[in-house]
Amino acid sequence: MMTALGDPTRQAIFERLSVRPTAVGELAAVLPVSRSAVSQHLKVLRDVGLVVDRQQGTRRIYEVDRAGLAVLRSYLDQFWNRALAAFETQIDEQEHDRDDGDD
Amino acid sequence: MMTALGDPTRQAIFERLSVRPTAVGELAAVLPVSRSAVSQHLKVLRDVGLVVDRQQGTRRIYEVDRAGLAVLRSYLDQFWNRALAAFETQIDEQEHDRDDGDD
DNA sequence: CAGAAGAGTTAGCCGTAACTTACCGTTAGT
DNA sequence: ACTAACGGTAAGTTACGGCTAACTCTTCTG
Repeated sequence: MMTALGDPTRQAIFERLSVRPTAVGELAAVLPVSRSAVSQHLKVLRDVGLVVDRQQGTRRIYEVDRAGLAVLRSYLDQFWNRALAAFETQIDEQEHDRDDGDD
Repeated sequence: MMTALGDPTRQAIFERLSVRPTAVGELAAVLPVSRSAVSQHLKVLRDVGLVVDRQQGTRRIYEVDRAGLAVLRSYLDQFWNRALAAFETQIDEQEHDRDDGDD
């Protein structure tokens, strides 16, 4: 999932979609890659649940899946919380060092 | 920055570091890659500001940079907020459609 | 029903980046 | 000062992933 947003083009696509739902062709018109490339990127983003699509005539409209984005956020929050906890632990150990006085 | 966490190995390293600060050799012992590879990954993570390092004897201890992690979080939040706004806009337009009555 | 427009799929090419090996620098211990 | 432990760096290889081109499928329009 994180990997999906690792690619710059995919980031650009996702950024566009976060502004407003967009069709494949329109994305390709803006981005410096072919429509085919955009299509492939969208497949990756859809597979990991970051975007959803709906048919509208001959067009296919993609938009960001807020649920998927929420998953990504909480994934990052895990790191955040763990990092904080690790930090607290360090403080504790420093206090102990003063007690133990290994100087 | 997002790109830095795009690589699975780097994710694994970052995950380890979020648990507790760790030396290069210890990371390499756990991960399925060489110490050299770990060292290179750590350089990438440090360059984008996701980890910081300090010397401790002959060892070098790496730990997650909470400031960098915060940047990443707010980056994701941008998507989140934009996506929400886009969603609201859609609702609005649907209401308008009923008014305009294009049926 | 034929043709056009929009999009997904496949095959193949190519560049990059992840990895290993080998080497060098630094710190600590004896 | 010599040696061992720990890491960073450079060079070279390999594998993966992003891109294009060509084709197919679907949907709408005349």
